[in-house]
Amino acid sequence: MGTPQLTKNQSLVMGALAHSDGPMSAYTILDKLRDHGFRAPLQVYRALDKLLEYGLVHRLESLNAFVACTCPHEHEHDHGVTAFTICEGCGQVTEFHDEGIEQRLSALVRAQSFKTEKTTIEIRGHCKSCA
Amino acid sequence: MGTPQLTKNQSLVMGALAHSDGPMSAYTILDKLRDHGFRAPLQVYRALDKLLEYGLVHRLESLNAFVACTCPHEHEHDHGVTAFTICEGCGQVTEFHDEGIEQRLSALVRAQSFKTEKTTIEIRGHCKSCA
DNA sequence: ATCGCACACGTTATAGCATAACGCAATTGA
DNA sequence: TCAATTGCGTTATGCTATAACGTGTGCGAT
Repeated sequence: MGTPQLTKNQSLVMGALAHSDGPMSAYTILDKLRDHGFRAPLQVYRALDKLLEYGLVHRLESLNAFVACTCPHEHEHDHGVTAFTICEGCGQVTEFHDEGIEQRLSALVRAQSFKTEKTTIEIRGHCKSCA
Repeated sequence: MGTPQLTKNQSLVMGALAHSDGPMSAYTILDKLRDHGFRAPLQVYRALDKLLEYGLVHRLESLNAFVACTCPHEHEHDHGVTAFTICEGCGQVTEFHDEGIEQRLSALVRAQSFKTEKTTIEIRGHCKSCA
């Protein structure tokens, strides 16, 4: 259950995200890849679906945008919950993980007999430079 | 800086959300309020903007939808971070608050000299009944 | 009083995000 | 060989959100 070889489209989308210094919307990605033959949103969304499944990309719900995963791990099995700070000034996104939060959330959720499938934590604000 | 008297449109939108048993999209609200004279999305979005500002309503980023705040409210000033569990089965949304998470997030964010403006925590999964 | 301002409102149009539904091609495994 | 799966390309459509215009109303300052 490692990450399979990426297809051409998946690689192109992954590349676009990896070389961007911030999150991109699906349509922005589409525009960046028109020279490589992309013509329709679905080409992007289908690739993104797989990349999300493989854990190579994260979706930022509060932006309707996507970022490459910055984890050094390079592979598989959830590093548990992923959280993000998102700067409204410069658009910079920082990914981080914390056991403490994870455990605390886990306990709270268990208390209501809720079964977690996906956790979204996004903090909007201003980074050090943009404060 | 308490909550001012709501306007007619704001009251209608608030009522629609309060009497719903789950989150609603802006367009669903629009449809529910057509009989009351609503004709365009902006009427809903403008009311929602104010209700969000007053803290009477929350936006669920992962659903692009809105719910009435379930806090025993009656007043102002942030109860800090709001988190939600969202059941994929029945659509039920539960709002909760936790000092521990808040402090932990606050510390992590401070460590990167980030200034928080809004925090989103949404947990998708299945509730007890839908497990 | 009336002017200026802030604010809610109404309408039309448009922008931005996401998926449905069709068909084709290549791969795999029974 | 056949059926099942997966990725791909295209067209069309649907859902979410805002821009830009103008109207009306209340209210404080001059």
